[in-house]
Amino acid sequence: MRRSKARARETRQQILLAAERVFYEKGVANASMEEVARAAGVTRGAIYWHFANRSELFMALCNSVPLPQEDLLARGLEAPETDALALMERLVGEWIELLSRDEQRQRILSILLRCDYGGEFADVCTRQHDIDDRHMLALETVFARALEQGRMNRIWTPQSAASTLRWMIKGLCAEWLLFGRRFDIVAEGREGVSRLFRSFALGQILESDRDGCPGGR
Amino acid sequence: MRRSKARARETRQQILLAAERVFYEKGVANASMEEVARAAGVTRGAIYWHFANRSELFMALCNSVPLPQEDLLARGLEAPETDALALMERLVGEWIELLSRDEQRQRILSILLRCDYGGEFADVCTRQHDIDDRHMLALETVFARALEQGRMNRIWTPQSAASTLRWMIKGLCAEWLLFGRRFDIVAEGREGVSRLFRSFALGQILESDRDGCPGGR
DNA sequence: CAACATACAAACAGGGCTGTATGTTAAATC
DNA sequence: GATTTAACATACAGCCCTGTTTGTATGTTG
Repeated sequence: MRRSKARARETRQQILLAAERVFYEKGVANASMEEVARAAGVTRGAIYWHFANRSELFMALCNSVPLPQEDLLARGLEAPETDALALMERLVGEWIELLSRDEQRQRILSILLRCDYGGEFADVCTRQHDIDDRHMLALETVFARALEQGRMNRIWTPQSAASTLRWMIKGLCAEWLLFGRRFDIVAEGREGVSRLFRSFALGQILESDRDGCPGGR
Repeated sequence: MRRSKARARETRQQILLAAERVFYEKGVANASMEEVARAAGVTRGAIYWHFANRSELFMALCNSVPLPQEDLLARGLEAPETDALALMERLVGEWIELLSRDEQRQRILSILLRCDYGGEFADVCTRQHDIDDRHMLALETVFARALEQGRMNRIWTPQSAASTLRWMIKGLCAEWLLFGRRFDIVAEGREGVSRLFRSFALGQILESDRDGCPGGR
């Protein structure tokens, strides 16, 4: 029974939503197409009509909800005149808060974090790598600006600051998402990030260059 | 053709070694017993003789090589008189170095990091949780001692410092192990940890005059 | 040295899952 | 309004994998 074009897009969306739920619960590798189909209220035929195979379905799922890193960093880059460090901290805080409220993003990030990435999902993996690389570059750019603005301790380099921030956020998310959400990610995350950013800025005065306050010219 | 008892233990070890390699390459869920058997130079019969099923084989593999967290922290707790913070930093550095040299630990940690933990491996998962919990408690103990010793900035609590350190190490390892080992984990890890520990200690001196120049507008 | 237990190998049964091929119906198209 | 085609449902073939069972040769024990 053929449906209209609009309805087809709708079922495609339903399939993606179902895949998200099923992949989240069973893991990408261990979820069968039949389960996804049942969860979506269709048969496997519908899935194989819209997607060639599971890895392509997975890829489409990843693309369907862009992780907000890009947008946030783009916004960060758009405002070059303000305090880069404070802006960055605010953006990270907003991102964590967004994640804490958006269950869909939580599921997709969980799937990505614990996905196997071996063999069949190689293309998904490389794509994720590319995103991460761009993400890192953007982070480094912002930190470089913060250094230029004289707001960061010179013991940090753009690379080291970006790496540390990334590792911490990644660890935070992994801990929260993969290990049962046993703490308040907004509160503890904000706190941890705040401390980290304070230590980005903090040491300035301690270093050899004792030229007063970091911002007070 | 029955082998002797000693030889049986040997084949059991061979199976574990093969499982480690195969699980590392294909992921725990996607590796078949046949592949493990071939890699070990035996048939599936041997595996099913020594282990009931795959999840038990996986569990045995996890138990066969204890991750060194426990030992290191035990050593840390044994020396209460020294500078707790410096000792901790040294231990973390040693751990990273150990990991960088020991390919077996790398494989097992990789397997654990990207393992699915859903459904069939629930018991492995809870066991890992227990280990992590004990790990966290030990970390907090050491940081509490560092605070008592007056070596840490009071903006940190034992919990927050332990969480931050854990998140960072976890993120570092995940980045290195799961994403192609594209950087020198010893150098960058040591550097990052060093900076983190410096910022643990750093603010002490600043705390009194902290409100002097927060942003400098 | 006979009898039993052990440490496997080899064969077997069964199921689930994948991908494809075919059928079917309603929407597009003309 | 007939034909085509899109959007599925259903049926099918076949593989791989698991867990079990059976066979068997060799240690081990009394």
